[in-house]
Amino acid sequence: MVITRFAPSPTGQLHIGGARTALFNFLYSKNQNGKFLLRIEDTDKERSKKEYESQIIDSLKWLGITFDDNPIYQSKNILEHKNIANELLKKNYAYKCYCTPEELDQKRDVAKKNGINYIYDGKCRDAKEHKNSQFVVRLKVEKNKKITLFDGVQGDVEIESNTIEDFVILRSDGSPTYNLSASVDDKLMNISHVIRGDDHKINAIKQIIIFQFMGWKTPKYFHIPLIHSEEGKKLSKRDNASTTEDYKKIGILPIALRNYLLRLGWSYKDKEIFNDEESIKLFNLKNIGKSPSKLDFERIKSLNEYYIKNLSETELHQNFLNYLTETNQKIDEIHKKKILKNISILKNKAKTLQDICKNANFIFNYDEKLIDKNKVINTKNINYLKDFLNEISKIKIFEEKIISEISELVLKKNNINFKDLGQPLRLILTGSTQAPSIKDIIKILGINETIRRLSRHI
RNA sequence: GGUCCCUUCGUCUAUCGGUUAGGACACAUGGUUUUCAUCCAUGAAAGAGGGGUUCGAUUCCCCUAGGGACCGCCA
Repeated sequence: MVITRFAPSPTGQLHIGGARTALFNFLYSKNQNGKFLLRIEDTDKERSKKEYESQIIDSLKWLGITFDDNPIYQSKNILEHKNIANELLKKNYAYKCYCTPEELDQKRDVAKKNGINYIYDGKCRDAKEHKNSQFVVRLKVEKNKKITLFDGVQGDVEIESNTIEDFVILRSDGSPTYNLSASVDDKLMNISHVIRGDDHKINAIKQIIIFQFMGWKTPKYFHIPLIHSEEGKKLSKRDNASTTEDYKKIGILPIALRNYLLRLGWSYKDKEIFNDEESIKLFNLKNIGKSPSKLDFERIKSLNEYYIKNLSETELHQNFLNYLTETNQKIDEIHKKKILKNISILKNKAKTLQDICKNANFIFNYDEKLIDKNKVINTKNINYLKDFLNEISKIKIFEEKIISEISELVLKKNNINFKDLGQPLRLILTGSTQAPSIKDIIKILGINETIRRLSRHI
């Protein structure tokens, strides 16, 4: 059975790269009718925070990524990790190292000064047991051996074992380090496919060594190339759009971000749009690309725009309401209802949900003082604006047809184009030249409010 | 510095040795439109460079250049 996992350390918000890793793991397991597990790698007690953990889970849930079991906390398996370390020690695959951090720092510094590559020299490999001194446990990496990582994305990666140092598996306080914990947990969880970022490739070699020493069957590895920022550099927290929260805030729909992430480093023929079911049905590991990809914010927005336009009204309503609650926006019920009712008009120029709010601004935040009367109204247009106001004052309820008729009447009477009438009307009614059509504006505002706004200026 | 990885339009990518190198975003032009936008149509735009192998190379091999990742008692 296929079992995949996502194993974040809760030391920060969910990164866009992590989200993609999780997505690929999730999709593959679902595609194969397997399981997808979450492992919280919380062994760094200093930096791990509960709030990050829940933020990560929430973000994944937001993207439609769910887990098949309760999260597994790495910190709860520490005893097991230690047991394995002791077993390795007993089997002479590991040894106690008494070198002090200061000593090692110094060696590193010297190496750096001389431009030489530093790896631990194995000084304590054959050291005698020191009593009462602190030690770490290092793995005794075999010398002069080629170790191969059979990677499903990168192909076979062969590394000379001499370039891998005898890495620490147990710290001087007795706690296990990452590579030990990760290996043991992957074994314990019966992980069949490890899909993760390229930056773990060397770790994979180290983990394979542990698996081999223990006589365990290794999972299959898939190291996907990293996502770079738009500048082509490694994505960092300083980039303003690096976490899923950043996208949530500006009103990117989860389906749009998920679709974008899916197509970043993976493809399926010429297909660009994938709904949730399709992504599960069509995902595979063999179409993962080998080269890193740059983030393209325009593409995300355009995908988002596509979904805003093509989602059903109910779905859009739901997404919009979620957006308001998740971003803690305080909008009173009447306004909210008004936006929802007119969302098919307000979504018109929107690339994000935030844009929908902006588009609705003219309804609630209308400030007539901002309209420069002298610029908008002149001796020419005052006459037909008056005509328009005069005609519209005769009606009580909004009807598209009637508004058209009134416009026609005014245009004919004054012998003008619609533009001559429409532009000043739009400005007076909304304070902006970029707004919905006149009919839609009146529909949203209602006849009374339309008349009120017009009569203030005309 | 060492080890490893990558390189097709600006960006994401397609191409199982033979294609007018395809699609999408962005861009440009035109059309529709009661502003703007949408939508539709059209266009410009790519195999890093150099060697091989081959009848034929974007595709396979080598070198160079460029980019990236890792090199902690972090994960």
